[in-house]
Amino acid sequence: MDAESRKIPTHEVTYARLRDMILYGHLEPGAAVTIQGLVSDLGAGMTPVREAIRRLSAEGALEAQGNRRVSVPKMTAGMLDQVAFARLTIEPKLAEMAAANLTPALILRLESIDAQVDRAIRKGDIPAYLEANHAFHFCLYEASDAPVLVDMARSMWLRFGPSLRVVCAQHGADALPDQHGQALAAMRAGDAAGLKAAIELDLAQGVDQVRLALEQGNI
Amino acid sequence: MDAESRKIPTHEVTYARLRDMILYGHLEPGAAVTIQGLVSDLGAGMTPVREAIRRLSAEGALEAQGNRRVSVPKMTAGMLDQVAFARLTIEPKLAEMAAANLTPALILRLESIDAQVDRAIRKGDIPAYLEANHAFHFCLYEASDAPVLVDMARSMWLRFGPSLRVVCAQHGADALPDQHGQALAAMRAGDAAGLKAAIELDLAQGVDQVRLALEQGNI
DNA sequence: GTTCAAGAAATTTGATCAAATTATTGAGGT
DNA sequence: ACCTCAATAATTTGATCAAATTTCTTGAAC
Repeated sequence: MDAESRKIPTHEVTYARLRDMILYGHLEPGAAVTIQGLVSDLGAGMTPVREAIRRLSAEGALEAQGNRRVSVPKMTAGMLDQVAFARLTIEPKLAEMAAANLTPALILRLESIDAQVDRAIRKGDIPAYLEANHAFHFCLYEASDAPVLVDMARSMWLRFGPSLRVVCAQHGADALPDQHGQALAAMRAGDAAGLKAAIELDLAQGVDQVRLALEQGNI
Repeated sequence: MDAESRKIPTHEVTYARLRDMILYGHLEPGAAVTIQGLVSDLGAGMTPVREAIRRLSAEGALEAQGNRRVSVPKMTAGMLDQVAFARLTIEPKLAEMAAANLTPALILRLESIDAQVDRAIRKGDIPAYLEANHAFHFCLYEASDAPVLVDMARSMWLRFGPSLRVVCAQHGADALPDQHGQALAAMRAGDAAGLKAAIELDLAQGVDQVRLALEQGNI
């Protein structure tokens, strides 16, 4: 309602809110997403909600079921393979590119975010962990100056988020991967290849957790 | 207006039409895309048009300029590098995966599409070439049974399309890459690696054409 | 008297909402 | 088992409001 918030349009806010609900696991895989439901839940009008749903469908975060229904996609083995391939191709590349642009200030910022990740793990606060972990990765990726590839990574995280949340809820937060220490050490040393490898390992661990849960039918 | 077309909602049709306009180069890089303009050009309502624009923005086919305006993005050297990296990673992989699922009927279909490509090149019909070339690639890719990766490829083509059109208009259609013969031969031989290599070469040639034009300031 | 610039009006375009229309689903009756 | 009908939700339109850009005007300086 301020001068600040007045400038940013409702459909952007609505998009961001729905996106975060998906990304941080507030919506379970398979959950139905209805326009009317969001209109009352988010207190927004119909048009902004429609647009948010369309955008997120285009990004793969939501799935149109043909008959006018939309839902959070359920992860399948095939989808996981594809997402894993894309993530393991794109994200290490982004980390490597980011390495060339890292400044001491940025490394400091990443260390502070990693501290938040640790704190969330110690407290077992899963939403906080998911949010901080996401922030760590994308703070790094955005330094790559490669917005096209960052967009692709974002899309993959949106497809991955809901399942990761389910896995976290099962295993507890302390079984979670935190390869960030390795990554930070490589950053400080200016070791691009080492950073790339650390990120690669971090991703692979997350993917393996989800794959395991999937094979056991827990998702 | 039939029972057929009645089932498919206006916003889908509108999306498809606008997408094709971008993909087949009917909109130049940098062109402004206005809601009201499309409302009158496409004869659709405001909401369907808005949704089409949002979807295509989310896919990277359109670019929001901050001040409520939307336009077709202009290709830059940095963007081209990113798109090239993604395409050369994803699309050969899709071709390789598709190789495992190819049937004689599908190969026949691809041969027929390739004949359309050749015909368009001989006639110098650039829109027809772009459309047939697109159809060839995605007919193949869809056989991969990897919808997530196909979505990513689609997004890359949307970013690439407008620039390719400009290059075609400059060089004429006969300077265009057609590595499809190689690809089809590999398909008939059941040679997945050969197919992958042929597609890789085809993409690389297209990327090089655009890069050249970009360096010469022709885009 | 001409030119340039600042500011205000007008026009264009985007954002949002509310109402009317249409499709789908599921229940109840034949 | 099939058909009909009611309920629910999505689609679409048109109206209204807000923002941004362009154009026009006005005033000052040269």
